[in-house]
Amino acid sequence: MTNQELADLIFPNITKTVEDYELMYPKRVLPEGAKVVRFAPSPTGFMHIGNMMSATINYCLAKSSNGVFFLRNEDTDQKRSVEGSVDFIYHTLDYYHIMPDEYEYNGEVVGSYGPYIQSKRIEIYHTFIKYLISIGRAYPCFLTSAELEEIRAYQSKSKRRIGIYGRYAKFRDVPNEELAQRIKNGEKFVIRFRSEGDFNKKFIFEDLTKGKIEMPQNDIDVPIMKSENLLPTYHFAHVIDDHLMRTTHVVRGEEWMSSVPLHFELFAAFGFKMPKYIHTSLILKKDGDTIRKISKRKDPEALMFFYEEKGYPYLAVIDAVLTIANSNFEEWRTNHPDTPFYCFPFSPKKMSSSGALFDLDKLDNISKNIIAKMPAETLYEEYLEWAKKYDEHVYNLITNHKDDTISFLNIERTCKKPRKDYENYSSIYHKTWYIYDEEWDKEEITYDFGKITDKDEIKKIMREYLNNYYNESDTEEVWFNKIKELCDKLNYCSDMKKYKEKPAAYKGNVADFTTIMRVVLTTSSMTPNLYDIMKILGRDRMQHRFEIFLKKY
RNA sequence: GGCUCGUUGGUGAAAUGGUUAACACAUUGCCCUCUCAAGGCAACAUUCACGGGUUCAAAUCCCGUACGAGUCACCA
Repeated sequence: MTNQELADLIFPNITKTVEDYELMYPKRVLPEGAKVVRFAPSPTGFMHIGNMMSATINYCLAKSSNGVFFLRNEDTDQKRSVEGSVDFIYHTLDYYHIMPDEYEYNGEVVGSYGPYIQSKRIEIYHTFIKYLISIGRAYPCFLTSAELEEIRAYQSKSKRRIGIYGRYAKFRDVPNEELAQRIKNGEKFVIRFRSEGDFNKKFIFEDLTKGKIEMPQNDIDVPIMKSENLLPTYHFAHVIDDHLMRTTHVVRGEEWMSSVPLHFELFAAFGFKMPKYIHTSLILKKDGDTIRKISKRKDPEALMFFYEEKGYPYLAVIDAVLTIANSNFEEWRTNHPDTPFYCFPFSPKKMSSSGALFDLDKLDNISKNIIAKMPAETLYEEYLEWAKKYDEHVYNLITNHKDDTISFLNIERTCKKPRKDYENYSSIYHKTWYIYDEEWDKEEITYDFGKITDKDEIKKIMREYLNNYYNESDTEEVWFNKIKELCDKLNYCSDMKKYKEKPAAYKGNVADFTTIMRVVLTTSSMTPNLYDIMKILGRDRMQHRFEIFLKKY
């Protein structure tokens, strides 16, 4: 019985050939140097920070080279598939502005190299597997899981290499007639690749980030098709898909490094050109004294949902991820503050080869800078959109007080060195709540006075100021001069230098004095510019807040 | 256990054989200042996991050790 006959027996309905597919998916016509890259997650849960890094790198690679970035859904393991994860992945890519050029989503196919869902490509895989069988490079294997376990136990006990290779590949050299008979009997089988590698010989390849790597050749007959759903394993799907989709650069986690010799052999069996590999290091997490791989379960910040819920601007997360991915990103960013992130010339060589800790402090810093640069109206819109999804109370508040919110957010924002108060949208409320009148009805309100706590003194100052000094139309300079005037009149020192010379001569200084007004009006001793706050509040609301204070005390 | 990769401060890291080991974040201090935020200035690795070697010279090259990580599935 010939190999071809065996192949026909296993795949009787496959009529297309490898050549047919080569013609269907011709080489892409792209400008010189254009990179074709892909983001190929398996739909097993949520989007992970590691996925995010990979997607972002891919996006940069494609955009900066006028190439193509496509999304491929690797759903060959149906047991692990989780409902809704495709939606989440799609949503996340959209949220972070790293949308693929080609994808398949909700029945819509964009791009001519699809299907982009592996389970829909089964006929393609079968065609290529059939070809491999017909040339003797693949064979059905009937080893049961119990037998496999036995082999593994034996190998491990006798300190041999684990795997199906050499004499452990029991069905490798069984005559086709016997294989055919077992198939006719209905026995379950997987298709294994027939390796021709030699473990004692070296295989050298160049990883774009790690450099030259020398490994033993692959000699294991790995399964390329599973017995249950007849879907290919990752290794086989990778080779076929990335060849037919004409991928030029494969960005994937370091955990794949050790299977490169296998992939190489698979590509070579078809005579395909191998793509270039960029193996990215893992993102780690410090857990007490130990450093470990970041975990979806233990670390909330591992999941992309975390950042969205906290309200980090998408660009902050992207920049933080790129900072980790490429050591020269920060320098590039300071030199190109307003250039879109995807113009960054990502260099695999400059990628750290050891795992990095994702630093939330750094993220905060990046985020503060980004938020500080937004015009107040833009920030308001972003804030509103975030609140709509995650905080109904805030949403109602800022919808009803749009003008005050924008005015407040605009304090010290239009100058060259704007304030950096907020690292994300969820932190804004805690620093702005006091401008909204309805928030003052709450019982819990407490005043955070500083040095001066004497109620009568506070009352006296406030009365005097509101009745005889405050004028809504004053400029900031006039406003402050008046404060100083009252300050001196009530024996608080308006000159900080003078005060420092002999503090005992005064009841306090201007800072103490303004703190009183600040606290009565906001409850907090730490706020942005008081002049601007008074301007937003206006005389009546100031008066009202003073009355609230009188009631509370 | 086999194979592979890695190890520079609290964090991300630069340096690719040559003066005092960049820079950014964090922390601390000072200055500025109506508080805060910012900004300015400073401090923070007697030294590059450890041991040996090559060299006039090593964080950088070589060897060994330790430690960490990845992988060795009909999971990706």
